[in-house]
Formats: sequence, C-alpha cells, structure tokens
Amino acid sequence: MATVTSIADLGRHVGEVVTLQGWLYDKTHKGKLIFLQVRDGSGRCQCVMFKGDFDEATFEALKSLPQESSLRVTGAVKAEPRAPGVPGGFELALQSVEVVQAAQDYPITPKEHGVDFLMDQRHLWIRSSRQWALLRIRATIMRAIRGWLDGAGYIEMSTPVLTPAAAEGTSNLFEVDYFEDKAYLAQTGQLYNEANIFAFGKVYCFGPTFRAEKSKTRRHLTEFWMVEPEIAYCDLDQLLEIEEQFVSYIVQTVLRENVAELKVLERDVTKLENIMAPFPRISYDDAMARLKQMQADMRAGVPVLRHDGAPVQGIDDPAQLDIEWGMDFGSPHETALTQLYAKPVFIVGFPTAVKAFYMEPYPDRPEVCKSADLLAPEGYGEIIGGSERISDHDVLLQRIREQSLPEENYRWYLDLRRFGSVPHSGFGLGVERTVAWICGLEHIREASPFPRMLNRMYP
RNA sequence: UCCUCGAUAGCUCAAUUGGCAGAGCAACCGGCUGUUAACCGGUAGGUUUCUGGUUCGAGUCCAGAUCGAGGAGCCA
Repeated sequence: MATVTSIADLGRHVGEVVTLQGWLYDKTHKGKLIFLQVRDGSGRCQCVMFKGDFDEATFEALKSLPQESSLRVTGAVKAEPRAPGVPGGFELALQSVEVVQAAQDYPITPKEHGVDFLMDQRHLWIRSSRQWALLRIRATIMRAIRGWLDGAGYIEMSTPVLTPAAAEGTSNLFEVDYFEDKAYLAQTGQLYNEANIFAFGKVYCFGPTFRAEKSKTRRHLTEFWMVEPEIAYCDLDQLLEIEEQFVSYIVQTVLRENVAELKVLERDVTKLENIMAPFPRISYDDAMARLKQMQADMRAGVPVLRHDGAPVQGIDDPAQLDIEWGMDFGSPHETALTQLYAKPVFIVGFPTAVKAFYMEPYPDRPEVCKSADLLAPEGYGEIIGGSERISDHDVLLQRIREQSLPEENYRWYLDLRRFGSVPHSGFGLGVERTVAWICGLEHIREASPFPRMLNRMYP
C-alpha cells in the first residue's frame, strides 16, 4: 500500500509511489493518454494515465468520469515542469485509480458563469481554485490577526452577540425574540471591551457582527467578521502606531505564506510588498481640501493623477465628489483619496457630529474628535475605524444626553468612568474588506465562505 | 427607499424594421501518446421568467408582477 500524502507535500516524495485522496477537478484526454486534475484541499495535481498501464474497461471508464467525482489515485511522483497545478511542477504517473463516488453532472464548469448562478451554487463554488485560494488567504489573515495580538500581550475576550435594548438606534440592528422581550444582534463588542481593559489592560474580541443595513454595494455584508482591539492608557497617536504595525504584519504574513494562492488569484504582489509601517496620516480638513482640489481639476479638465502617475479611476462625474465640511465621506470620496497613496492612509480628526457619541473631542477644538479611519489603497477604502474614547464621566454623560440615547442602558458604561478611568483607545478591522483588498477582489461577497447580504440567505 | 440595466438551451450569450429559435461551452457518441478553458467529426438539448394587452403574426412593442446586477442613500 502506497503512502497517502497531500498534494502540498508532493515535492518531498519525488520518485516514490504515493496515494492521493481527493476529487476530480478537471480532465482531458488525447488518444491513449488521460490527464486528470486531482485536487485534495491542499492543492491540485495533474495525474497522467497511459492506456497501456490499465485494462481497457478501466481506461475507457475514466475517460468519462464526471467532474468532482471523488477518487483515490496511486502513482509515481515525477518532477514535471509542464504539469499544471497548485503549486504545480509535479505530476503523478498513475498505476491505479479507485473511484469512491462517480459524481452526477457538476453544474460549475471551468468556463464563464454569472454572479447569480455562482452565488446559488456557493456550496460548490468554494471548490473552484479561485475561491479556494482566497478563502485560504482569509484563514491566513484570521490567523495573523490572532497571532499578532496574542504575541503583543492582548487577551482575547468574547463579547456578547445577543445584546439588550437599542444602544444606538434600532434601524440597523437585527431584532430577535428573547423570551418575553427583544434582543439585538451585536454590531460591535467595543463597549464591553472598554469594561474588559480595566480588568486585563489590552484586549480584543473577534467574531461575527451584524448590521441590518439595506446596503447593496460591493463593500457591505449583513454579517461580517470584525476584530476589535481595545487598549488602556493609549491615546490616538499611540493607537495609529498599533494599527499600522498590525496591518503591515497581516499583509506580510499573507505574502510569505500564500505565494501559491496569490498566484492563482493573479494578484499584483508588488502593490502589497510595500505595505509596511509607517502609513501616511492626513487630517479630515486636509482630505477635504484634496477632494475639493480634485473636483476643481476635473471640472477644469486638468488630469487627476494617482500616486503612480496613472489617471484616477472610478470617478466618472466631478459631482460624485461633492462634499462640505461636516459631512462623512461617501464611497466615491474614499475611492478617490486612496488612489493618491501607495499605502493605506489614515484620515484623522472627523467632525464630532458625524461620529459616534463615545469619541473624545479635541479639547481646543471640540467640533473635531480624536478619531481615525484607515483607508486601504487601490480604491478599497475603509478597513479600520478607530478612536480615543471619552474618559471623563461628565463629558460622556453630556454626549449621551445630546444624542438622546437611553441613559439607563449606559449606566454600566458610565460606571467605567467612575472607577479608575484612564485614557483609552481602540479600533475595529473588518475581515472581509481586508480580504477583498489583499486578494484584489471586485466584490466583498467572495471574501466570506457563505456571505449574507441584503437579498441573499441561500445557501 | 431611489436611479440605471437585465431575464432566450444545464452555463455564457446571439437573434437585423415585429416575420422559420441560433452559436460556443457542458452532456452523449467517435478519433488522436503531452493536454493546460486542448483539438477534430457527430448526436441530443427550448412553455424565450410570469400575467395581461396591441398585431395577420411578439423573444422583439405596451402595461403590471417577480427575480437579479450595478450605483446612490444608508454604513458610530
């Protein structure tokens, strides 16, 4: 009995006879030759059958074995530069084939398919090499997130998914029955993490979050994964240094560990290789000035150029860049701004009025708060939102009252400012948006194995 | 919620001014010892999303519905 091995390990078995256990990804035949593309989850390998090595019936049956049939194949590993595959360069000269199950007609072919069809087949689509590659990169990103934080002394704390009465208005919260009462699916674990830091110093929560936004864009899901670190004795400047180290580590880890996957995706890795701290920082005020200048240039027919000298993409009409001081950025603004930089860029100091109630205002300029978004390059936009939190009890209470929030729900949160309050900061990074950026995806729906969107709950 | 576009074979798409429903891929049959989304020959495959209307005649025009895509709003 030959040794069972994985395709990822084939390079260590050249010259040996091994068995692979997997599925038929694709096949082609040419007279007395059959080429089987076998995938096993770790990679994809070409297996070659010569008619002379098999009895007639077996050979003929394999010629018409349907795509995605499960099979065990045994043969000699050869280094073969002509062989396609992932990682490629090796093939199996087959001696025997055991069909575990002959599949029925498989709906997804190596040819072109539409989005709706593929999303309906998502349970099968994840087997396709492109989806396989990017979901493995997602796993690397999630591992890198935990690895960096754990290594830096952060403690992982689970925060509740079921949360009590509306924290910030119910319009974008999913409501669920909770016995005689109502509960809401969490949009963030941040407020709980602010309690956790007073026990543990540096913490993070990592899990799914839910937003009932009726958003139908390439960057929104109703269920997505977010990691939220929160740090005691940390101001906004220190927070930005943490964020840029964190993001750099994630990108560099993918570049190191997912060479084959990035190749499958045909990702231009030169755009990722320079993602190293520090990242540029511009103020909200400066961003506003840049946007107004871009808009004026477009209207005057002056070419608006990216950081690399190419024309800015994705803005068809200068009116898309309309904005006044005090407004939050829309996606056209982020798309335009990010193309001015080769690295992610921090936008620092948003108007207090458009941000959450808990963000610390600047003492000398209270209309602006100590907040920063991190926008990913190449038009991808916001992947992190973060801020220094209000540490003073009375200032926080005043903000809660200004926004007409239910004070009784925040009693415990206000308590945190009564028993040893300290300056503290935190941020949230969206996993799917990060995956979309690093993998170069056009739409965030592929960045989740089974995405939940406005109009899609199946499969 | 709004704007724009779309729905034809299993899939991706054609179909001229309103005039016989077409192709590629997949499937099936045959050929080929190095294929890379192979190639060559053949077979089969249709309630043109649904409902109604105009017309001698509707895939095509009109109205409504359903579903989908892109964008906007929304997204602390």
